[in-house]
Amino acid sequence: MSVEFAKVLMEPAYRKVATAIGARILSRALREGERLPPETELARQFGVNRSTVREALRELESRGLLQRRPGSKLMSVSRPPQAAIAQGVRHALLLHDVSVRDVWEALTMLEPPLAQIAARVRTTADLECIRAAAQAFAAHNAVTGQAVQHTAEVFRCIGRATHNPVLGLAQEPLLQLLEPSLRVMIDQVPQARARIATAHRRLVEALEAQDEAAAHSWMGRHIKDFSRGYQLAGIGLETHVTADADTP
Amino acid sequence: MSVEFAKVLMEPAYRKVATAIGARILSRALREGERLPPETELARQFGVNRSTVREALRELESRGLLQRRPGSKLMSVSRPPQAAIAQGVRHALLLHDVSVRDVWEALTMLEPPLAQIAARVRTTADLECIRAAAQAFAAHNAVTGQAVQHTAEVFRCIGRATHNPVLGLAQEPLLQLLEPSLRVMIDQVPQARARIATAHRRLVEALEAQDEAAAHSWMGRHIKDFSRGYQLAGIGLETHVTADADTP
DNA sequence: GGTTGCCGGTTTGTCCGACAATCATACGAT
DNA sequence: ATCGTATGATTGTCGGACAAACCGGCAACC
Repeated sequence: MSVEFAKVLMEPAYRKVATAIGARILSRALREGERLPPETELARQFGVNRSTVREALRELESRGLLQRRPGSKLMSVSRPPQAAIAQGVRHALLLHDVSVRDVWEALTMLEPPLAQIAARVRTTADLECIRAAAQAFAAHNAVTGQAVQHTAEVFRCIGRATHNPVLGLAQEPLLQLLEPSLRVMIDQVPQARARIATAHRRLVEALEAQDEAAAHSWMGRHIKDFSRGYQLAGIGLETHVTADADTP
Repeated sequence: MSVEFAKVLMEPAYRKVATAIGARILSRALREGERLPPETELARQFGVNRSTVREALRELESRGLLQRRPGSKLMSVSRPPQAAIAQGVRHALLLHDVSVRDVWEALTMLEPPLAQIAARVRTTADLECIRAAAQAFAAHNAVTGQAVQHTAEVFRCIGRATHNPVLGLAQEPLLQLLEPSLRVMIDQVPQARARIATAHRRLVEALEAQDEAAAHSWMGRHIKDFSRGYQLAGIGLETHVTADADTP
């Protein structure tokens, strides 16, 4: 027997309330879209003050488990939208001082097999989405900001085409983190736009033909091209990724 | 010109306060470990009530940007710990009804190159950590829960050995999601423990020798073995991953 | 008929004030 | 020197309060 005592844990009430509601959501007792009772009612049920309930709601809200539907005052249950989660991951990685190399390395690992899977399981609608995004890049890449956005959008469409939410959620923060440096790179390397457009064309062709090997290969080159672009733009791979505007 | 008006956005005060403090943290104006002023002081500075400040703090706290250091009442700035972020991602994926296949597919893509990188850049300390984890699995795998924990721990050590926070953060939620099904699998497939132990041995050998190809290959087999285990255990790959206890 | 204006009830956002519990610190007693 | 205590600061929680926004319905009006 140990003479050590377990650390007594005093959980504040607002946290208990938050975990209680959160557990209900996670266990599907509260289903997606369902509306929560008003705050006063929750306060009555939990036997705490409304202020306490509100603190709990803020916590769940920031995790994306609750959101307020436009035009409704009552909170409703929601599956956390990808954007919310990705932002959390992005902030975490920002504060952990990840370098451009770290993000790029992850993309190198992630994207080619992702494209390969997309080539296998994509639907016609997916293909149309990807084609539209590539088209958008080709047509409107004069403004650097738009070029970056469309580049990311192509990745997102390909991610969705895998029909695997895990992959989409994994790549989203990486895209967001790379955005600022990508902006600089596209801005400073003249041939970047053309090379990206070419990669898009090849990728679309491979996805059309459901040619897994080609999709894998071209995505690999696409990502690898980024590192060359960084070199040309004078962006060191050890540069820490920087915070970007949160509300573009 | 369109006659449409932009949707007027009414941001509540607690959100403004939260984003204000959050921006300071992200911009490094508030550095890691730094302590925030007391709530009353914050309320005075922002010109709002303390209750409002508290709601904002709950939000930042749940994102891991703030935490209370044990024994201190004042909030202090913190980089979000991996566990917190991973839990957020896990909850999101749970609510998005990801299947075992989805998670396994992501691991298939992620882990082999991850092991490869680890083989390249691992330090002696990393190796020691991995070896210890594998050793722990070999020695204490009788209880299913421990076996699962140690299996995950080996992955985590290998992830850390890449010295790329992005990869560690990417794999953590996957490990957590796989845990419940892995528990069932290890429990029901007699030869699972031995096969995992073998994989660990091979991986340690490859990492010792810094043999990238072998590390990649053995990790691939290790992951692939999981799917065979699922088959033997009668776990359909289309099964949705289930919520697990949050506080093990 | 469709639009407009008004009314009452509900709910949130925000504020105020209050108090117990906890912790830090200093100070005094043994 | 160790212990106990007073004191102040800070959080957790509470109760109540009020304005603003929103909803539904109903009357009035073109």
